[in-house]
Amino acid sequence: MSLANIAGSGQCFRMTRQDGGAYRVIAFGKRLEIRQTGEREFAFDCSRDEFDRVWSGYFDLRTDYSPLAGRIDPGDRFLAAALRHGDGLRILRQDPWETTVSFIISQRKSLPCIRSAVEALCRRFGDALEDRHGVYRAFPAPGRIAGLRKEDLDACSLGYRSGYVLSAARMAASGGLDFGRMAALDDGDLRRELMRIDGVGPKIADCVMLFAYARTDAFPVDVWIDRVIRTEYGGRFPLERYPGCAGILQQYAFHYARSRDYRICEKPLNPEGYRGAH
DNA sequence: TGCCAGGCTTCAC
DNA sequence: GTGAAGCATGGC
Repeated sequence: MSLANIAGSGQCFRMTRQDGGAYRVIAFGKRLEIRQTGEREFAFDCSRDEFDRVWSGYFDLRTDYSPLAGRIDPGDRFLAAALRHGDGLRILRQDPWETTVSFIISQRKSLPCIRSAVEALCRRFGDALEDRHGVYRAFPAPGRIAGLRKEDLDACSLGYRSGYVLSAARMAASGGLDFGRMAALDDGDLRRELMRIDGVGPKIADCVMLFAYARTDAFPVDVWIDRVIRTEYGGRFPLERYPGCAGILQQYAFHYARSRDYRICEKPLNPEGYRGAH
């Protein structure tokens, strides 16, 4: 597990590096400080009970990512490099409501802008909670946002997305959306249900499926992944080769594509028109 | 200062 | 069904 790769991968927006190298993450109404203490050893600053109830699931610690590398097409130099670069990157299992709102906010925003907008939303409207490090803010519940006016949200730099966030909150608060029950839906129905939300299209639905519901076949295509598919795969990614893990690979590809390591490459790692060696 | 960002909705055609 | 315009805002 690499805390740096997880925090920087753009799947979560409330995980930040502290002075000294520890990371703090706020999720499910809890704040955790986590520190790497050895090559394969981490210190979670929480009770055993909280670790079992919240963080073990959040970091998906029961899933072994080591077989992933062996599933890569040997001729796919891009994915091989992406996996090396993102070593230790894991797909989190986040709260569906928070993930939905965060990714509604994400549209046409860069990662730093998303982080600051999400933080502003929490600072203004999240419940104040306290641990031994001080006060922090929970992510605001649907009922809290549903009672706001659009102008109230404008202070969070949401731009034209504030109407979407408000609409989603009112849907969820009125029972028109049940994120708990949605976990029982198959991938197709879950995607359709998410796309009922105003402002949620295919890409955001895929992000929520992948980052909240652990649907690892969901394959979000944003501007970066679109660029990768065009430059490395001749316009079509071989999804059929990677059942059950395409979404995880997408996250490694996204993280790598945004990195300096990849951007300083002068030409694509895969030959023009690569479509998989089979 | 201008460009771009984890896109979506709306409206022509 | 497909394509293009319009959208608010902050970081770089």
